Amino acid sequence: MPDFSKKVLDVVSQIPKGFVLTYAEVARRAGHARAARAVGNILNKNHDPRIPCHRVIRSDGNAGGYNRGAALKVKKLKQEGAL
DNA sequence: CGTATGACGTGCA
DNA sequence: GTGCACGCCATAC
Repeated sequence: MPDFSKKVLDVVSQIPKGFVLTYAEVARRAGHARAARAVGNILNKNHDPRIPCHRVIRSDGNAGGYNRGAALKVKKLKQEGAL
């Protein structure tokens, strides 16, 4: 697994409850400030439940997508108080 | 190795 | 506020 993907998954897995990061932020932490698209791709392929990918949202406020349904993603964020 | 794809971001009409 | 076009990057084929 490339370092970038590993870093992205690592950053996302470190997101505390009730807190959300944008794809751009995650990409920046991973070392590629303009790789927001790649971040989404990695999370999309990633199927590890240990990765709270539902805490990663778009910069424009939209929750974005989710491998288990965007609606579920929003629901989880509301539950955690991040929304 | 080159093309196509996608959970993105910004700018402009 | 909404919709479209372009640019960006890693992964899949």
